[in-house]
Amino acid sequence: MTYADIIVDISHEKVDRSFQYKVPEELQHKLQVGMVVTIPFGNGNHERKGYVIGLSDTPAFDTSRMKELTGICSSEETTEERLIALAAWMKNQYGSTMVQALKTVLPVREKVKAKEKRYIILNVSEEEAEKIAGKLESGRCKARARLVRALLEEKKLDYTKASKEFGMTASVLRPLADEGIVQVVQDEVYRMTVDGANIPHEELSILTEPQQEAFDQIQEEWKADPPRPVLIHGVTGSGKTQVYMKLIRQVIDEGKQVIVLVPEIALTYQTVRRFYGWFGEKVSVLNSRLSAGERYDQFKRAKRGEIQIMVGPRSALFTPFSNLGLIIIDEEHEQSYKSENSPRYHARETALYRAQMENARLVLGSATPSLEAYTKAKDGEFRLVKLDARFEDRPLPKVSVVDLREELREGNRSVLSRSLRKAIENRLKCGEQAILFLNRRGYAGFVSCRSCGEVLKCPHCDVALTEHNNGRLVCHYCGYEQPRVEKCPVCGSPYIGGFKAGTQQIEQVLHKNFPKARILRMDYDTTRAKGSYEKILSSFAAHEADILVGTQMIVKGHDFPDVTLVGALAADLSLNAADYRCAERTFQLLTQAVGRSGRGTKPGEAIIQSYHPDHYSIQTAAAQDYEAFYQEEMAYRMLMDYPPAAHMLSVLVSGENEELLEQGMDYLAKFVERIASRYRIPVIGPAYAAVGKVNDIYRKVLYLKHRDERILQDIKDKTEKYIELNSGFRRLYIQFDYT
DNA sequence: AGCACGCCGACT
DNA sequence: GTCGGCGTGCTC
Repeated sequence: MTYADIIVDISHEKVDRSFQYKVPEELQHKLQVGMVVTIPFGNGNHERKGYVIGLSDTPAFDTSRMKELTGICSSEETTEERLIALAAWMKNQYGSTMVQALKTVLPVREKVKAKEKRYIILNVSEEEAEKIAGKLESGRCKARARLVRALLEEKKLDYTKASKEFGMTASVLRPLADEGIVQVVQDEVYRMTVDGANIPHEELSILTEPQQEAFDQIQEEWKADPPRPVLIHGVTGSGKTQVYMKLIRQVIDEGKQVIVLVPEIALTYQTVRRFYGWFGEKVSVLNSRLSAGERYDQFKRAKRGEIQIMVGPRSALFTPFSNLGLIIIDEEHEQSYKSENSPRYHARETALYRAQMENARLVLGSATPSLEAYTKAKDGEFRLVKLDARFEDRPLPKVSVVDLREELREGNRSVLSRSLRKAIENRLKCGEQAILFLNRRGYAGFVSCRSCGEVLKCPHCDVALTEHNNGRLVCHYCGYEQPRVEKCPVCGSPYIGGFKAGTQQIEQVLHKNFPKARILRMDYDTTRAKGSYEKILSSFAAHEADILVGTQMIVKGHDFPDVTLVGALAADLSLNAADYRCAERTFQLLTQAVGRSGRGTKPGEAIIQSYHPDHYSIQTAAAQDYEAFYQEEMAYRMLMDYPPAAHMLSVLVSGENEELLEQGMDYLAKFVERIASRYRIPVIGPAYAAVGKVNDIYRKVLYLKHRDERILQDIKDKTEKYIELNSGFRRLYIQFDYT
């Protein structure tokens, strides 16, 4: 006898777990994980749909009370099946529960609530209703009377609202409906996203020679069976988008569908408009502000075949297209492709799996590829396609690096170095624009010396120590702690402390230095209001300001043809983040920032100010030399066994009760250590997570590094079982993160 | 979500 | 006692 674990397709939190059913003899060979089946459910044995999420030979429930599933109902449901199989893969790969995985992959389960809004209306005249209400009140039916009264007031009552507001349950409503006093009606609710119909059609532009060459190389790869994923490494301003568009056109002409992933921050009106302009009604665009219901509507349109192209952030990856032909991931290196919630999936890896499963092609693109993708390209797992020339052969900007320590020695304490100030002055004179970029990544908490640039680091982890409120310096990787220092351990200078400089201060300095200049500021504060992000960008694009000051949000893919100067203030702030990826992120940010300069007809210039002018991430970014950066960074990752040289498993445990968390984490660490010691893998931690406490929930973390990912998977699986078996962990929230 | 079960107030 | 409304909890 085989048993099937099934999740019932009822959108309710309380049935959000699996139920086990017997599999009838004749279906034993046909049934597979991911199939949709019919099952009798509940006391009334109502027939319902369920998703098979697991099969086993041993029952996990009293077999005398176990029911039999009644049939397989997959005919055209194959899209869904594949998505469920994808969820099963994600569950294994990232160590989440199946329910969590299914929820990320199938927003379908929200449909009853989101799509069909149910209303209650009166089915009798008002006078009659009045009479009935009176009768109900004099009798014992207070809840029903309340409902009828409310209907007299409002005519049309929202079903969910009614049940919430005066605790109306089905047993209150049913008799009234049966007697024909009230009626439940369903309304299709139409939700519209950006209306693409009004945007005029645009022709795709003709590819330039290098773009055409890249396109041809991809065509060549696509002839192979199976084609490898393609990584387009194109310098900033090389026009990767044009290549994507041609590829999309080709794939939809084949009658297949396309998913385009873009980083959330790039989902601006400009991008959306361009897609609508080129492909009209064939496109739908998602963004994270859409409600689950709105997203469901768009997914439904995709399933029905009303659209061929879905553009959106990482969740768009799960669009239920029936004949998926291509997945494009733009700015593949972006952090936002990694989910913060369980399952903590990475869109790049998950897209790779989905593409393989559905015989779709995968194209990644970036000016600064992630080490993961570039390593695969180097190993021949991905096909590498280069786009080295900028559009119309415009030169890359001329970059110089300014040593801030030198400036301090010369008595300049301002945030602007002398050469940057002079450069700004020049731009203002010529009527050209400048962008000043303040790198604030990792700005919180680290301690550095103002005279020599030394940053205090953990002796065990090569990661910056973070200053806590209690004055101690703490390592978030291994838990190492030391007291605060009064002077720099290298040069002895007393000017050591946390680095503080915000966009606001810089704006003030600029006002003082250039009283006539028109300055725009863009950061978290000024973009909080809806639409202000677009407003600032379009105002700057229309040359209504001379200088734009901002955080990393200004460096992403905007085209300002009049910008001929980019200044990166304190470029290396992000180098000190408590994260092994900080050099990679610094390089990416600087390269993208520098790439904003000189995109028009006039040649551009960029100035990078740094306390570490010799650091390879700064040097290689200044030289716009990705390959050199890759070599250096990869050597470091190999040395330290960091991804992608090795794999990393982190176990994040959180809970409201700090003591309970400590205790649970201790037990867990002991268990993990025992398993890991069999493979001779050291366990790092437990330590407080980078953010040790969020909303009064404490978080601790364990790390394991190893080159063989199967070994880490094995440790993860064993740990998962251990957690399941021990009820002591019930009150803790445990997440796995797998890199 | 839908169904049974059990509590509790009202009425024969 | 008993009838029926209405909240609660379970569903393999």
